[in-house]
Amino acid sequence: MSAVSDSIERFIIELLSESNDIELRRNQLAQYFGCSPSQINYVLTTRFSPEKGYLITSKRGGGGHITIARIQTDKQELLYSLISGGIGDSLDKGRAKSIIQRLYNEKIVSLREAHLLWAAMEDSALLPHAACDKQRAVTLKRMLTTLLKEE
Amino acid sequence: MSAVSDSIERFIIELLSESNDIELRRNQLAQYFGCSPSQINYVLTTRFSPEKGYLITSKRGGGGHITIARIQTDKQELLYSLISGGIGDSLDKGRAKSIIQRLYNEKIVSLREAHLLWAAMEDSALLPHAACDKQRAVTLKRMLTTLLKEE
DNA sequence: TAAAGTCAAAAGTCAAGGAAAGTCAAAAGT
DNA sequence: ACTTTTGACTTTCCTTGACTTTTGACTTTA
Repeated sequence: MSAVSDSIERFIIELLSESNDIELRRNQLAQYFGCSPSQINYVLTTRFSPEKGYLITSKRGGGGHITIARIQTDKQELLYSLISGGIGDSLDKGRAKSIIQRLYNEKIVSLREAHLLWAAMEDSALLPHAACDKQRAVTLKRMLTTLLKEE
Repeated sequence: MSAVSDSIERFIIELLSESNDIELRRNQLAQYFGCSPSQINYVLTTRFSPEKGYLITSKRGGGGHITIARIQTDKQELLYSLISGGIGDSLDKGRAKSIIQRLYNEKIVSLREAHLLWAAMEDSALLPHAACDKQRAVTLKRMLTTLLKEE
């Protein structure tokens, strides 16, 4: 069924719903889920990236730990920073998804709107061309700009 | 002799009569029907296309799966007719605008959503002008299709 | 006793391998 | 002729393990 990584992700999100930042031991968590410790890193980098609105800090050695914090952002500020620099000139599907996910998490767009944004990011919605990623970047920025203007 | 594809189709339709939205593993299903996995794709593309009123999403890799969702066609006939025929293969800016205007008038999309749709319809410097209208048609259809998915 | 050295216990990195779905064209039915 | 079916190949995502780096606690030494 659903992969172990998904369970770990849900677990962490659950913890984060209690408080804004959490601290955990990598090995302990790995043992709890019966997986290798480095899989924790995999989950963190793929699902809790800065792009998705999370900040990871950690400490090695004795008494080491990992801290995961949700980034607090002003909505306008986030939109603006995405448009002017955050997105850049080229945007692959993975990053597009992360960004849209975050806009939804931060309640900047509704679920419906997120789906609209995502639909415009699909390869099948773009030209079959090498410049696909560039196209994506331009389109997303254009769409976000309209959101910015409205409020 | 009724083809295996027909059985698979009936099977899926049966599942969809229970819930509006099902998730299945491709390999498992293929094994169940004693056919090759890629035949599942064949069935999905020939019998469960958006034009026929279905939406397919999937994930690869470990824990991967395919989800099939039935589209609500009764309540949203306008969307449906636009997607399957109304928009066609090519769409200039004027037609795009009037379609979006109509969607808003009919209260199928909010003002914000209309703006998002419109933003994705703008000409982009990156696109070769000749292909522009085709691009627009594909993108708009893609976006409307996702709206159908939600109830 | 304070600086330096040692060690084990963390976490990090990365590449290889595995698991699942996607694609496409050729073969096989009808 | 047209639809089905298959299999080889591709792409995407997940999992692991071997190796590295960092740290705090403990030990040694002047």
